[in-house]
Amino acid sequence: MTENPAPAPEGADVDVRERLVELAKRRGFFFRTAGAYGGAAGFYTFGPEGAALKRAVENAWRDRFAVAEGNVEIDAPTVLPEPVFEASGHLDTFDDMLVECADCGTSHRADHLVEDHADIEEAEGLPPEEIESLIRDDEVACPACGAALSGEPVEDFNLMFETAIGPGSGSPGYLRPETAQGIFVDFPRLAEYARGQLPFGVTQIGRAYRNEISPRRSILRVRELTQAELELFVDPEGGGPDLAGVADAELRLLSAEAQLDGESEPYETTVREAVDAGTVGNEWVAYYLGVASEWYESMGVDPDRLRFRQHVAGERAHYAVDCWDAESEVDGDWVELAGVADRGDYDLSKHREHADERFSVFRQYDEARTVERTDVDPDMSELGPRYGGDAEAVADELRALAGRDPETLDGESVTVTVDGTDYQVDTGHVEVTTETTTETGEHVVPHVIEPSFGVDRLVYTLLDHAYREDEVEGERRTSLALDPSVAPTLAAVFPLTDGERDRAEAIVAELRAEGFAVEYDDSGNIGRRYRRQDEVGTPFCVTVDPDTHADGTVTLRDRNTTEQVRVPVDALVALLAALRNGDRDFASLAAEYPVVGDGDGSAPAPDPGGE
RNA sequence: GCGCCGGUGGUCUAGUGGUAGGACCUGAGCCUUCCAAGCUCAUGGCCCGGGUUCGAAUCCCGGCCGGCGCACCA
Repeated sequence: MTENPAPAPEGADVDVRERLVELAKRRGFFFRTAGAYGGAAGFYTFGPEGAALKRAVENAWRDRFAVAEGNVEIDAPTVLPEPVFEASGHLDTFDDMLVECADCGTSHRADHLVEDHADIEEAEGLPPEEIESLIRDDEVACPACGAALSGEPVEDFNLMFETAIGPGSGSPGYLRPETAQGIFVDFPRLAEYARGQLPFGVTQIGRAYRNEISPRRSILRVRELTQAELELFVDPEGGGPDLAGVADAELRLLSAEAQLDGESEPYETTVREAVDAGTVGNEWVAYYLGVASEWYESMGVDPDRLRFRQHVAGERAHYAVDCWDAESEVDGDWVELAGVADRGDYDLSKHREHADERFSVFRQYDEARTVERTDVDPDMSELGPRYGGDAEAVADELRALAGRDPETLDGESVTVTVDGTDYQVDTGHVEVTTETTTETGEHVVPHVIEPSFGVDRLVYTLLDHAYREDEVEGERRTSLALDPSVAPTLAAVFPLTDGERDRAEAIVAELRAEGFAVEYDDSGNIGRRYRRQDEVGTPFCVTVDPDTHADGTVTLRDRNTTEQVRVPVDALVALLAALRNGDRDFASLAAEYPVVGDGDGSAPAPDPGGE
């Protein structure tokens, strides 16, 4: 990693943020989509620089979370049919009902108001009209100003984008609000692919859609976003991960407990300590917090502006047992970058209930077990006429009873309760058989550990944490100290004068053939070209000058220090590869090759002839 | 979605009821230079719709977009 110079000016400087967004727009990192048509709120296009940066982030994520962990990657559709979201719970929980106070203009969750005022536990599933009448009947008042809300319309806010699959409206579909569902719905096939062995992990990088009520702050809250998600399927009774690889990874944690105590400063610990102390309850979660922490740092996130915060009760998603967010500090605010959630068996159980396939895996026992199984066969020809419409329920209850408490069936008769009604059932009408069978294992519904990353927000964080300003003779200069591993352009190549154009272009062609992202620039003066590259975060500049003809060397300039070394053209490919991969840093080059400039960029280099 | 503020070349910005300047950027040529300040020239703009008016980029209304606050963020 290239060493980073002084951090950006401290504090929540809105001006800096505006200048960063302006830079992003001007230099092609990101800008609002379809500006010619007035744009569309919450939609941004990544320009050439931004797309390259984002692609680098995605590739690095894939390398770390899929390839390096032995997890696989899939590519599911963004549109999924309605039943999927009925099962996942998104149809219910994505449907927020809002009511607005006519007096003070504040909006409130209508279902929550009703739950507070009326004797209702769950108002979320009720239709809006019913909520309206409940507000009227219970004379619910605005919590903000006290005015009566009676008669105000309750509006549905469906945060999923709806669409129609095929002609007509018979087959509604939705744009996925998270990439995860594309993995869960096809769990049976993915489990088959994994040969039924837990744990296994499936990743996906792709778009997700949320019809946000109020998109904000450029690409931090958008309606179409890119997620990189890993769904790790683990045996709930199985062992945890091998923590060795990340045991010493540093974590800045802010637990739910600490937050309830009013604490807002994270404390420094390690993965191992967090597990041993029980701060992070699930070892898989802890493992991926460690992986995430190291990965973020390698991407260029400032470790001092990164923390892991546990969700407090009530903050968690409907599916989550526990969740830790990775948050980065961006101009004074903490922004969620990722969530590492323990989703328990929520997702697979839900799909198992709704779909007609197996959302479990078979776990073999170490040793086959011999079990006595009690089977109940109620005589429906007796029960039917006797209990009428309740007969089926009575039979079900008898079967359940046999599993729970078989002795009760030993007597002459037994009492079962169905919907609050007691039935005396003559055990003579119930055939009870007990057989001994051998069970070699059982079906278990895996638990899901989900590290879920927001790619757009990380791109923004990398830009923000890399943003540098300094003032030279009253003129503001900006640069992006992006890590060479993610910088959109690794190096720019300049001819010092027109006489070196051909040579410089030949070097560009050679570097491009080697797979490096390289720019060529011969316009204006040399300083202007350096600054142009600084502004988009190009870490290195190669300048071909008259000496190149004589000795086959060029200058290689480091963006962060503006230092230059003279290196042989023949060594460029190897050196740039090493710098990009982090195998070397520029300081090590300065120790090996002749240093040229004075490093502060404020004066021309010494007489080239003297070098 | 509500409230406040705003929207002028690519970017930043000045400005007036009579259709607009500046800076930077960008392009061309000159210069041949190692850190954005050399010279000349050039391209390029009043967010959209309606209203008032002889005339609107300017005033009014609506929309769209942005920033902030509230709410929301599964």
